[in-house]
Amino acid sequence: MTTTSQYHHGDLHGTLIDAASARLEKFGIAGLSLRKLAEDVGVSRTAPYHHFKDKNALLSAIAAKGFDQWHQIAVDIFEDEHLPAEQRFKDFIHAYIEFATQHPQIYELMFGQTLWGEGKASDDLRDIAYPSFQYQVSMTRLWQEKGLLPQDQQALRLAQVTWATLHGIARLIIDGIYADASHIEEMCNCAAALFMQQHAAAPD
Amino acid sequence: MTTTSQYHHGDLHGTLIDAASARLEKFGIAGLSLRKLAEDVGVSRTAPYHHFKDKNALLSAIAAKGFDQWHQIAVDIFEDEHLPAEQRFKDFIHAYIEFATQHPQIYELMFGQTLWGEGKASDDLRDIAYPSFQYQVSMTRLWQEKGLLPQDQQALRLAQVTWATLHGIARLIIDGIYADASHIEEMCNCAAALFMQQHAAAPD
DNA sequence: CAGTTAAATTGACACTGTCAAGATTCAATT
DNA sequence: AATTGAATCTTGACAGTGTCAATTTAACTG
Repeated sequence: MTTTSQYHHGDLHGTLIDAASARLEKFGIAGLSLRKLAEDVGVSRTAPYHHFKDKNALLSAIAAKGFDQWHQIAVDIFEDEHLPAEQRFKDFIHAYIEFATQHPQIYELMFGQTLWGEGKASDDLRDIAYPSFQYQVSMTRLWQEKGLLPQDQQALRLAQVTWATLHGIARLIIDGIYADASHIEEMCNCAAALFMQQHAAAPD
Repeated sequence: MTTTSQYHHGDLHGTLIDAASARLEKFGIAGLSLRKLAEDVGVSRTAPYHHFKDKNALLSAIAAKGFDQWHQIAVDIFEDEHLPAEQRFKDFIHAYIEFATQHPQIYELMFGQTLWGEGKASDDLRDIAYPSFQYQVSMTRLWQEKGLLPQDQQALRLAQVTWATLHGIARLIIDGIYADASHIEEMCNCAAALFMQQHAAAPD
């Protein structure tokens, strides 16, 4: 019951998620092979299928962890009362891109077609992802009320467009189109300035 | 030399691209199997390898076609002197999203990590894709000079951010995250208004 | 017509995800 | 404590995939 090989693994579910996360970061989502993964963990090829319906179910579990992680970051920024709203908005933008670029494979999982395409997304995944966006909508609404963001737009649309912008920047980097990563900072600043525009100059 | 089965296909190169494009639109990039493709064309599994180095080389050829197609659309809009600049900017936005949503698989190919990821992109692909973006930068610069877009930003940054926004919207739809396609129009309008802001209200 | 080259072929290899049947262990009930 | 039932893990197998090597066939070139 110590280190000797045991028929029942004990916590294969959790171990698989950990090992899969590690493999994912190294080899990407396509390079994550269930068979190699099983070998890593020291278990037969089909053992994982007793804990996850299929490969996507395992990936969903990893994505869920990613959503928790990101949501925590977003909340920390938004609820930091010390900083002025403008700074928090900028921080939010930079944090988003930083999260995406530092965990590209997880980001791809969270927002890529592997899990979302063709209505593949499970209800579990939806239930985790949607609140995260709803939270951003409420943040947007508040920034609008504070006069930081344009008030002549619906909060939902504004949130969708700002998110799309961040998502677009993230993907262009992650997917290898913007190979030159040295200008990311400036792009973020440009995006922030665009969204705030006249409001940016006022408080300072 | 007519319709009888012939050992040499004649124009396998072109036929493969056509058949692959058709298969791509139906089954997506992952569902495009070289073997099935060869079967469609009536040729052995490895015949395509005498015309394309590997699967990615074939996909690159299809992507190249897509770039040509899109560039033509962009040029047509930008050079339509009949319309005011503001309208052309809006048209450009809508055309981009329309192109992406009507040819999702090709768009994925053109801007996805399949061809671009990890420095995979061939020089040929780069030589086709870059001018397309450079053209958009020059369009942005002109719109700035006309006072349509903010002038306190570098044209390059502005073009990058606007492109990122469009790319983000496109991907969120294509990848199945924005399943509700009924609000795409409004999102595009919101994005256009954001970029133009004060300038939008002036001419009307 | 001979010889080189290009094009297409079969065979094979190393992978992949996943299903079906059987073996093993654990947990709970008699 | 023994038996039953469920959970867990195993081997075997199937249908795919991209791609390489060696080989045959056709077409061009001198």
